[in-house]
Amino acid sequence: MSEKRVTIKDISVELGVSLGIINRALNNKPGVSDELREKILSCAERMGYRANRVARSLARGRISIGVIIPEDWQCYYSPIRSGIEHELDRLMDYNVDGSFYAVKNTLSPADSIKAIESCIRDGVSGILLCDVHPEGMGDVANELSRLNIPVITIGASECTAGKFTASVCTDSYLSGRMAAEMLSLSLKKNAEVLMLLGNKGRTEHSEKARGFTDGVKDAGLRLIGVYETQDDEELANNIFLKLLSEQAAPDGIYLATAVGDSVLRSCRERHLGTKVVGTDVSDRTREYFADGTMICTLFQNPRKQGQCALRILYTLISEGKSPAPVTYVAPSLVINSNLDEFLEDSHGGEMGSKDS
Amino acid sequence: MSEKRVTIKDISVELGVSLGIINRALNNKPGVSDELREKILSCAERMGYRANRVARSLARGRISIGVIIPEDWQCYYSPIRSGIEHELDRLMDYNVDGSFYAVKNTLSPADSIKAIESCIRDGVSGILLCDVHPEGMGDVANELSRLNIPVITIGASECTAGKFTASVCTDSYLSGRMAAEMLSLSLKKNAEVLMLLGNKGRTEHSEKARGFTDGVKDAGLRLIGVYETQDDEELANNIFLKLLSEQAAPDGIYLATAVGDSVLRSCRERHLGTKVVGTDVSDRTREYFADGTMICTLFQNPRKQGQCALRILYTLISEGKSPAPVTYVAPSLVINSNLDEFLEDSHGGEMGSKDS
DNA sequence: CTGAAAGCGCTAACAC
DNA sequence: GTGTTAGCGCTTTCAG
Repeated sequence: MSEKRVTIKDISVELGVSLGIINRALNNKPGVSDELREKILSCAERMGYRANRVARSLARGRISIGVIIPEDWQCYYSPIRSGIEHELDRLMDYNVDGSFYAVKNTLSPADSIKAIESCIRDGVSGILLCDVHPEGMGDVANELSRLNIPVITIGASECTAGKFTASVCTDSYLSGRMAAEMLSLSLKKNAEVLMLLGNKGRTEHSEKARGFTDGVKDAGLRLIGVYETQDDEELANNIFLKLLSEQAAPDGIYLATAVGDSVLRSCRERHLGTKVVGTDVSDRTREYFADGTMICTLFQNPRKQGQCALRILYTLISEGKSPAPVTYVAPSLVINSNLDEFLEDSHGGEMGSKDS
Repeated sequence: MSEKRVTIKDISVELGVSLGIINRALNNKPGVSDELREKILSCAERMGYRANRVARSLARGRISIGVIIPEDWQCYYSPIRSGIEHELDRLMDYNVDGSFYAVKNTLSPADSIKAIESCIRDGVSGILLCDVHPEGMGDVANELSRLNIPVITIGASECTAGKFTASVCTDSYLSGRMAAEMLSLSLKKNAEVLMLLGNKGRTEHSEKARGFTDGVKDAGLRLIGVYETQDDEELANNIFLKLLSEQAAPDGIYLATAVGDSVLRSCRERHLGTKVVGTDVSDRTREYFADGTMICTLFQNPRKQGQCALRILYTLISEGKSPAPVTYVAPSLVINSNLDEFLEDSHGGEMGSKDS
């Protein structure tokens, strides 16, 4: 454990060749004869050489990262941004800097394309792309891959399908299953549950629905419907009220839409006794826990997603290590008792409870 | 975001003084006139200087860490050790190395004291101390603080009381509360619950009991008893069986002891329908989830505890940043659906779902 | 294709 | 007290 670590210098004296060559051999750079390269590689292997990343980051040029993030929907994007900023702060020491490119509208690709072009113009080595709409990005995606600029998307796995480098998102299917399991703990067999989600067209929502459906079946509950709210607060509530007028109140609801407040209020005011599983946490979450309306919520860890995405991108750029096409950040199960931990996490916070 | 970072060299040209002086001033080392020190500090502040830790770790001498960890109870200590090793691996690049000192017996301090003395002899800069018994360590603790060798204890907050530098452990009170809340989701009001724990004498266990008691009260359940198992598998089951012979089966159990298998089996075989909340995960956890015996388990994240402790120790040594006396690692709520994430975590694994 | 040398930002050892 | 210098392990540029 205590032996000095082997360095390229050690290899250099062992083999009697210069440092420059060794560096080029080890990093797959041109300008080394095949024979020598082979010798160096095997010697490094034999001596147990491991590159010192810290020294490397000091020596190499600056790496700059472009971060493209919508400026609307603050409640949603600001923790992602905070995770990125946090990681960026850590990476400062590694000679990394980041620039944020705000885009107005998530739904139209025009803005995003413009931002990406700015990134290219500014000579970034990699891009973090938050939750853009995948349509119409084909050309710019090709350009990016031609220039060898990696792009990690955050929170939108559908973008990735071959277009970009990789993606970080939550495991939506798992969220759905967890929601079903939690409802099954509170409800009797054959209890009736329903799900409200944003928009079936988005993979993350449809995956949640799939997970929930499977989970409900396994748990012996009865799924009486899956409704789209288009993430519209009023629409969500109207759908719910209409439903109430047509049939008995459901025993449980999986509220997988970002805009569940009005539904929660309805449940509470009417004393329906319906058990609700929510998505993410907000400052109001505590109230719904307090009166038993909400039994738990599935936190998507947006901060961690941002942090994770940047970490992956940096590793790819600095070490050439290709990431998995999709990295899932597991949702955290939040109940009343441990809510505080995650409320913090929406804004600042650090390890001690999370990592790495 | 893109301006070059200010370095001591920048300060040096700005003030027209040498690098050596600046270094000494910035690091509170002797050998600088008060006047100059003041000038340098304020200039650094004004220019927004932040030390580059990466460069620092390259330049300074090697830091070595002693890790004292029991060799019995592998199922418990091995993930802690794995967390430490993981972090050690990361810190290799920062010129850090660690040596493990195995101790046989956790309960007697003699072994631990011997290990600590070895550490001192080997000239470590800091110590990680796993779960030792606090008694009789006074002398060696004094010696350590005299030599200015920081010690972070893991999983045993009672050790810390003034004796050692700081401690990392789970939030046991919170575990207790979470257990009560989860039981309350599955049970009716006034349902009867009991708790089995290891040993009331240990703070972590008594804190769990306190949290559980409070949580049960808040949730309107009835606590019919708190029993010590001394972490003895057979004793645990005997206590439970005796109880069953005297009264009706409880509706819920908080199994806060490490040796709950026999109790779980009893619950299952007798079809008691009792809902169990467990502690930590093992390979058998899945079975108990499958048949509904266990509704959830509270994972103590031992790996994260180890990692966190080392991180804290390193920060203290390398930057002089004093840690909080106790750092709590929040317990994770594990249900059947998300079990996999934590099973991995007992052994290997990394971010993506956890950290930092 | 290979080697030599400069330098990243900081620390530490030695001069003055 | 203060300045100078030689590295830490690696990359990169420029000669050969």
